[in-house]
Amino acid sequence: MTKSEVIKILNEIGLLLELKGENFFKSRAYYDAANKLEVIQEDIQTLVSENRLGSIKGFGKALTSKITELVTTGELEYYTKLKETVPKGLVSMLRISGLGPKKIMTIYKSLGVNTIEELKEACENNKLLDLPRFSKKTQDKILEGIKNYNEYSEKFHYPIGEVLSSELLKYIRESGIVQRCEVAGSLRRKKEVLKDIDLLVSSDEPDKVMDLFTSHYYVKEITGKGETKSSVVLQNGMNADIRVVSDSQFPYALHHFTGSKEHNTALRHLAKKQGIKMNEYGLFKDDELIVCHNEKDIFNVFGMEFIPPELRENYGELEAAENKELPVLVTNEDVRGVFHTHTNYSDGNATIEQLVIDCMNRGYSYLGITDHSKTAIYAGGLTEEDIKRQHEEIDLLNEKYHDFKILKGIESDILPDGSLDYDERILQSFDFIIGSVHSAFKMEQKKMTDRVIKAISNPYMSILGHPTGRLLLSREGYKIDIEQIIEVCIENGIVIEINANPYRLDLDWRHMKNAKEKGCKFVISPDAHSIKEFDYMRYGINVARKGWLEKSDIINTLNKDEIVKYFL
DNA sequence: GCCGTTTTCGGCCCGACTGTTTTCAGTCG
Repeated sequence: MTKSEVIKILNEIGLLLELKGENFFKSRAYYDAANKLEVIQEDIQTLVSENRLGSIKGFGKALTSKITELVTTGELEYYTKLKETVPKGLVSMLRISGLGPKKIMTIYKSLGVNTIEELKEACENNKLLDLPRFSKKTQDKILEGIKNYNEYSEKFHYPIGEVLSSELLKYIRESGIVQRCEVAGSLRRKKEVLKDIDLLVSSDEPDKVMDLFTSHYYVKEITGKGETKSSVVLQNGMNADIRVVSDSQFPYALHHFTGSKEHNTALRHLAKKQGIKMNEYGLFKDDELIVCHNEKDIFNVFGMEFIPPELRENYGELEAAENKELPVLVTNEDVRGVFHTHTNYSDGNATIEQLVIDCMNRGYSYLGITDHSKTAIYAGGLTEEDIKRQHEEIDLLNEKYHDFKILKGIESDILPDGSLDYDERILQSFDFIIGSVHSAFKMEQKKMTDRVIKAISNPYMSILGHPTGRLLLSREGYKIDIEQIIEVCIENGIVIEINANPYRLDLDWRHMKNAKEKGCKFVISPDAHSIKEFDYMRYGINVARKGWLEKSDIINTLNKDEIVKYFL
């Protein structure tokens, strides 16, 4: 059984225990264990076979023996039995807003309702009104929750949150009734997909801020409105929350509402050990406020370096900050050039020269051209004649713009058998080659892994393009042993692409830290099909930062001379 | 279910909002 399957089961046990009304801390032990496993990079089979699981904090006797059973036999008797005691539909009901374990169990026990459809029917027939602590209002809220679940259970791509939040921020700031106003939550942590928008405001007139926020024309529905906190649903179905605090409380609140939940819990735990109480309003030692003017001061109290929001996922940032070992994260300004660009030779819409001029305007000093290869007929893949013509044009443009360097590349399909497009004579003519899988996605994992390993063992390959092929919120990546692929890339000196297209962001940032520690090199690529898509670069930077990457981990931070030396 | 430089038992992060109540339970982040 793989690690991700174990994680899934541990989380589900947590949910089932919550439904059964077990001690909350018991289910939390399962969630915590699942979270820990996600961060641990070591192979779970090894941990189990070498009996080392029990020495990790959070894994006691019970969890160790259960996980061992899961990993070695693929099954867990405790889990199987537990599942039998709770109807399957109850777990999915937990995802309806306003419904928690207690209400779900009350409804199930009194009415026998155990699917969302039955619940809807029960509400429509006023069946819930007789239950204790249920009223018409409760019932209506549940119906609303079901409706929202069906309509808006989806998440949103980062750029949508970016656009909406900046408009809301501008609107609130310009009102003149707030002192500070910032984005918090997953948006500030630059998560690749978002559930909601969190805004934090400091103001002496919180009630006015609430009225202002809830009356913005983006707001479709107000789902909560109190003295310091309001929640709304925006026109596109996205939730947005706002919190108002006093200006002196702002730094503590900003940290609190930036999260992640896991980061906060871990830091509060540390605080408590030092006798410090921590909440959104301050840090308190013996009820005495420890004054902090900004987030840097807060981390300082714990002897830590400032932790950039992108790193606050409890992936080891607290320990690193204590030891003053946080990475100096890569920035937009570090980038010196881009690779992976399509022109009007294949499915891009700009000429090479237009792309070059735009790159120069952005301050870049080199550009790697990579149109599709001949197998990609759907995308206008280049024939041998096209390539010859394109190389001649590039030579002319390199003479014309002598301060700039255009590199000749291709995005070659990795064919189902793992070979690249074109024969050796053609492959030799490129300065670099990106290999990407664009077809036969449905292979089983072993076959897909072997296919890609064959490609990255090809001496002409330079960069592995979008390594899992995922499309965020619409397509899972193909099944591939990404850890093994990373190892082979390192062995063969293949650079791994961080595809900056906000619908891809592939490689996933969760793999980067470990890969970097093993010596992997990356390139952040816009995969641009137009001039405008060079803007995607900043989304790639966002996730590279989440993956703990520094300038030196990323080859397109090299200057023009260095990159020429790297590839030619 | 986990954990321990006060503890092998009794804690486990903390507070806002809603709705059903008249002091609090449930849910959420």
